[in-house]
Amino acid sequence: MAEQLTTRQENYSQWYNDLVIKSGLAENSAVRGCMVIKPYGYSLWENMRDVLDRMFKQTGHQNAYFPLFIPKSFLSREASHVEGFAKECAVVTHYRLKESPDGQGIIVDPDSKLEEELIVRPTSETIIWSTYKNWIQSYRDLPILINQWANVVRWEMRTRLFLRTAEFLWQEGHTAHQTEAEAVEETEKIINLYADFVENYMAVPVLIGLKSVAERFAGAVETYCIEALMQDGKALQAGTSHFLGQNFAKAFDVQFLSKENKLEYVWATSWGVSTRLVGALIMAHSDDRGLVLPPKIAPLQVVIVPIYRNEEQLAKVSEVAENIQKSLQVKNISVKYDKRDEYRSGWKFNEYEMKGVPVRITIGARDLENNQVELFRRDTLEKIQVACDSVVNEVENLLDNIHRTMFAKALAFREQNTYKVDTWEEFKNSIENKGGFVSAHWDGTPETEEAIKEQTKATIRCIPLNNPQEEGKCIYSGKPSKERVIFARAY
RNA sequence: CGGGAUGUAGCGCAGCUUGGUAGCGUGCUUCGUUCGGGACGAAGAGGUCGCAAGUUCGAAUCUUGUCAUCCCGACCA
Repeated sequence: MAEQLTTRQENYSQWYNDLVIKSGLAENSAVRGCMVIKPYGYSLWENMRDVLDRMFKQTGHQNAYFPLFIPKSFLSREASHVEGFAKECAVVTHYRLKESPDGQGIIVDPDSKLEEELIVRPTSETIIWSTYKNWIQSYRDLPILINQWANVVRWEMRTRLFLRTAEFLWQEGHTAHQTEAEAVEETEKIINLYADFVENYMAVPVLIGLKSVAERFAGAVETYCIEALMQDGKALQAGTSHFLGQNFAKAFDVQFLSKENKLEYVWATSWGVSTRLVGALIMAHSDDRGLVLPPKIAPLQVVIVPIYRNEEQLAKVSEVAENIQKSLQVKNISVKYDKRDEYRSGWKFNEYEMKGVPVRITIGARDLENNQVELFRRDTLEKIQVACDSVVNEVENLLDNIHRTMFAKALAFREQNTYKVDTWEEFKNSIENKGGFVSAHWDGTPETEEAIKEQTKATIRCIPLNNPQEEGKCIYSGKPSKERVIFARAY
């Protein structure tokens, strides 16, 4: 019978897990906490990566590659940085194996102990800044605008496919600047670029803001973030951009001679998004039938399914289908014609709905008689009959329409699930019973933030940029506050 | 690291209480009939029951140990 997905209402995290596996995006591997990204999932990531890569290059960045391993001593140069990552680092201590003396398998050769242990990078600030030290002498060497596509390892206690895995893929940008203003400008440019990408390609609306001190990146002066709201009412941090001040320049002694012949420390930024974005995409849009993928980054935008009773009918349908396929390909639309005979059309419908293909074209003998085909849109599940000669236009418009509809739906959801509250009782009730974003006054102290977190599991997701200033009282302490911040339970 | 659970065919599970021929669903292979929303029939292939020791004539089943995984906590820029 039908292969059913656990519904979102039954068990949201089970739904998510089932969906990732059944849609063929990824699966758990033999290594605890590490996933295998399957071709369909990797193709989605490649599309996201390609768009971002283009955006980085258009804003003057170049790609480079730095080592996977970081000497242990590097990590301890910046105090708060090591504190932030120390508890989740994988460490390489030996470089050789040998046959076990008892002949049973293989052991680590105790004679191969490394002089200095190597850390598998949890992030690359340290190795990169130790390199930048060699590259920077003069203000003429600045800015350095580099991005790297890489894998990193963070030994998380509990992992979830795409959302938190021990190893994940990401990009990390690391830039070096002459002035504080220039570095801040870069940090803001990137967070806006991320928001642009997530909204205009993934169709997920985000809030842009600053992290509180407690949520700030280890080693940063200021952390900018984009926060998205998932369908279960929990927030997901979708990307971060850090203004690092001169912290890393000082830790790695990176100075330059200015135009005025003065020795100065370099100003830095770092920023990244990861395969976690795939998780965001899934949880923001998908439904109980499967994935709903935004057209601009879907691995497959259109699938054509033939309906036929015999070889003769299939031949007729195929002629039309293959013509449509070609004319869509000319428009750079990715399209697959699935005429596999071992599966029936109904099976294929369900399969492509599970996989979230935005548009399906169905062609049967009945359609050919009327010189039309049936379009099916995954987001709203609507069927539309269109004339054969207008298919290409209709599909182009539909893909565009699907993106806008998906974004509008997600935005409406966020707006319906954002609550302004002014008292502690309302706050607790909202977090506990409604979920979503809660906009509330906060006295600005880490103590209050911590107390709220302990009592409600809600954290400050961000202090929105261009936040309207208004007088108010902290919902927890009652102390005066000048602005509202966004709270939520988060992934 | 604390609490709970589970390891049996690719996947999902039953069998264990009361020891005695290794089962079901799904998937896979072949053939035939089907084909406008997950078709049906027939014939097949596939398992040292996580691992190790013990009890026994005999262990998937009982005992002990061990390893692994999952869930709930703690932890999570």
